[in-house]
Amino acid sequence: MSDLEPGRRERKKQATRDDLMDHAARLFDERGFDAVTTTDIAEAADVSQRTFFRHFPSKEAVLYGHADVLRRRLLDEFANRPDQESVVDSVIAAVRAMGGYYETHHDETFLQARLAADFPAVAAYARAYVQNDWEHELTAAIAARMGIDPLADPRPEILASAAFAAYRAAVRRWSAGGGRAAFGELLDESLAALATFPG
Amino acid sequence: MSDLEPGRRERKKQATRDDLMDHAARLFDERGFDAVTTTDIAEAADVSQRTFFRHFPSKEAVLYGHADVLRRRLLDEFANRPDQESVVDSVIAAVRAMGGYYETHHDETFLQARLAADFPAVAAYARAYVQNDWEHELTAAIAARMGIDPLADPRPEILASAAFAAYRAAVRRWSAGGGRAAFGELLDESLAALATFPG
DNA sequence: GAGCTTATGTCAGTCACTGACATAAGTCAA
DNA sequence: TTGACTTATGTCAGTGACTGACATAAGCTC
Repeated sequence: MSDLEPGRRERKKQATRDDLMDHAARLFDERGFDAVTTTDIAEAADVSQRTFFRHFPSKEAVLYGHADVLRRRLLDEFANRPDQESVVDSVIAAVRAMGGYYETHHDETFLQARLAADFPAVAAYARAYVQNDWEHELTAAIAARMGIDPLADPRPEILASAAFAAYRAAVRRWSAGGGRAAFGELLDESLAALATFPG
Repeated sequence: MSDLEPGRRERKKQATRDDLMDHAARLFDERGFDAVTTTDIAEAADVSQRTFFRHFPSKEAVLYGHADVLRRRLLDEFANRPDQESVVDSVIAAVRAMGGYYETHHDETFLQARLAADFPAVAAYARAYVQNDWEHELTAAIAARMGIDPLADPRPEILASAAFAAYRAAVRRWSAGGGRAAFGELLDESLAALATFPG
């Protein structure tokens, strides 16, 4: 089979994964995070609970099933920034590249924000797994670009962490406003504080 | 009863809590985090499992039972910095004030670092609950000091987040070196990168 | 000593998550 | 097409974190 056209097995696997994500989002939206069990999600998608856990390592993970899409945008944009640009500006551009996803996937991202605000377990997962992963990868990319060892020099981690703090601040403002504002503009405003740090 | 001398009931409660923490640390040290159940810890402390969960909200929490001590050091030091000092320098001093705990509680803190490195659930808890709590409180203190609203202005959160990135970098280096280095010095080196950000 | 508060034990339950084994569907080569 | 191989799924049984409800005993207060 060609890479562009995966076989039927792969297509069915993806369809099952997408079904699980879609039904999970709908159920979380209707009942909240705690009131939905993994068995509920599995049954809604017409698969066994065991299959749910073959696709997602936890109940929280199904809510962030597209996190790798955002991670790729982040890293691709950072890698494509010109060498002569300052590292801070490249980081700002990279995080900014994630913003478009909030416009094209409004309901999905707003649901994430709402659930994170209402359920500590969701916020903890987003912080400790999703954002931590992004931050770690961005830290490695910054260190490579600066030609230094991220285990010996704290600057890449500090910069990446500051950037995601700006990102979180933008998400919080966006969420507090009911998701009606243009996320890209909020993110730009937030990231502007990075360039003038400590301002 | 006086505040300085709590009654017998309160003393027994604290003793039970301390017993649970001590036995948990010993068992985690001997067997690792996953191989110890909350029932194991409760039986070692000679209480029921239900009592364990009345003292700690999760298995991870018993490992960080002294987190509020560190939080108080952080906030007290920040509050006591002179007004004319720059906010960044005050934040550096505040985070630095947490460093002494690693010297006086070497085994406890090194065990935390080791378990966080070996068990993702421990690292996730430290990041999403312990450090997140500290960061949130520091953010509020910075905003109050700057006289701004932390929900509208991202700078306090960015600064607090950058400071704890430096803190994590110091912990990582300290842990990687077997806990033999002076943590205070590593923390100072790490925090120095904050003052010269984005350096 | 009487009445109130609270830390604990016991019991039963829910639910996230996992290993083991069987099966059917998809893939690939002869 | 057929046969061998791979893999996504179902079923089953289990572990363990965590919780609500109720009873009890210890500590506290007047």
